[in-house]
Amino acid sequence: MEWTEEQIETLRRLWAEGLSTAEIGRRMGISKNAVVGKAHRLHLPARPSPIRRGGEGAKPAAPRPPRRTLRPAMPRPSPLFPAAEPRPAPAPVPAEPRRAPAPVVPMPRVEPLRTGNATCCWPIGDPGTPGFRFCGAPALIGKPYCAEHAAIAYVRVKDRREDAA
DNA sequence: CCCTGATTCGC
DNA sequence: GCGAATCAGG
Repeated sequence: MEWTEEQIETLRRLWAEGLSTAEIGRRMGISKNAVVGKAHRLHLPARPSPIRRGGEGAKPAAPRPPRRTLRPAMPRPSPLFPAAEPRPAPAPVPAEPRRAPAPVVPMPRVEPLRTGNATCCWPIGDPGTPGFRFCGAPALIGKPYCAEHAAIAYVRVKDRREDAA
């Protein structure tokens, strides 16, 4: 599969929108594996995984059967994906980043460290519209957002009681 | 069984 | 680099 800049852009957008990998795959006419794989390679912010593989108790010694020749590829269902389909969800609030738990590990209260690579994925504007973009500011380590937007994204539930009402 | 995302590894 | 196969939790 050839990942064009446009497709990567779409992937990043949908990923930032909080769509599931399968849903992104459906929209782009690719498999969820392709989505996850590419997202991983793009170093997109990983979303809370339902599983824990890297646990201490996890035994890597799962002797998986050697994989044989790949099966004949199915014809692409439909490479077409909506450039801008009507979506009634303009709210720039990410799907569920709030569930991001406070780090159990006591983090040193140093200045917010940043990586040179990761940029803030906070959506600016309505996704799908021409003016849409990402914040793009340097993201905090381990977070998909810059300090400014992380403060908005990660808000304790009890602090949001007004909004929840 | 359905869903989810992560990882592996032949290609 | 790619992504199906596989793994693994809910």
